[in-house]
Amino acid sequence: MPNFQNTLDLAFHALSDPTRRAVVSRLVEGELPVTALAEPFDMALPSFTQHLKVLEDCGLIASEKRGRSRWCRLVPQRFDEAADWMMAERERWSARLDRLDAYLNNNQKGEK
Amino acid sequence: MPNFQNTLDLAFHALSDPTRRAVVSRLVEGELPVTALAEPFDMALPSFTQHLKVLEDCGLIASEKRGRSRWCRLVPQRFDEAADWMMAERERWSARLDRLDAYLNNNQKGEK
DNA sequence: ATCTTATTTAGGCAAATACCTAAATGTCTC
DNA sequence: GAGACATTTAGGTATTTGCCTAAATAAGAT
Repeated sequence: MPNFQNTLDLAFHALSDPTRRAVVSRLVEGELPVTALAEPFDMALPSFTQHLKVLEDCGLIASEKRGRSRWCRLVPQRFDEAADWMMAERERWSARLDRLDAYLNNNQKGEK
Repeated sequence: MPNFQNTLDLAFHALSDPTRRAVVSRLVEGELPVTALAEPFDMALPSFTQHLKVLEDCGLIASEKRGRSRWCRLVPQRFDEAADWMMAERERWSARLDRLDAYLNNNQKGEK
């Protein structure tokens, strides 16, 4: 039973689904109402709306009702948090490789 | 029923769990056997091993049996694929903001 | 060979996910 | 206010997840 507490859990979970990533990708270009957003997907509307709920619950998108349509837009903060975590780990990884490299170079010198 | 096909699905799904992210984070510093890796987590070993399986199935880590221990190490490719997707979307987003900005600036000039 | 350590397998359970159809609710437009 | 359009609610199902305990296997140490 996934018990998502923290925002990274929620963000990565949201992004683990291709439909939801496609929605994010689409909203990068600008806001859209639900029906337009749903149009490319071969899925009943209520199913699609569930995906939007996942995205909205975790803060990756926000929406607003205008007349009878709900307009959705991207909220980049949450996205950035996830991206930042990844960048930081990647950075740690390359720092470690650099240290390893330096160490090996030193050893090679020492062996001469 | 999550039917994870593509590698991004699998990678983001794997990273949506705090235990699994912690494992990745830990392995950035170097390889470790399962027991050492499991030690900080308050969880039965079989449960922990399932997390390792998720990470290994999606290619984020690899492991190798040496004697009676299984040593795990990070495999950065898959991680990079996910990071790259995020960076690319972030890039598209900021490109769009730039266009928007340029457009607004032009309009302002025109209005003078 | 036996004991200990490290991991794996088996089996089981509650909750979450991802989909669906059918029906209800708002909100224009005429 | 009647019909059309956009979305939401309700309720249902199969599968997956994340955890567990108990028992089995594998490998090193004595």
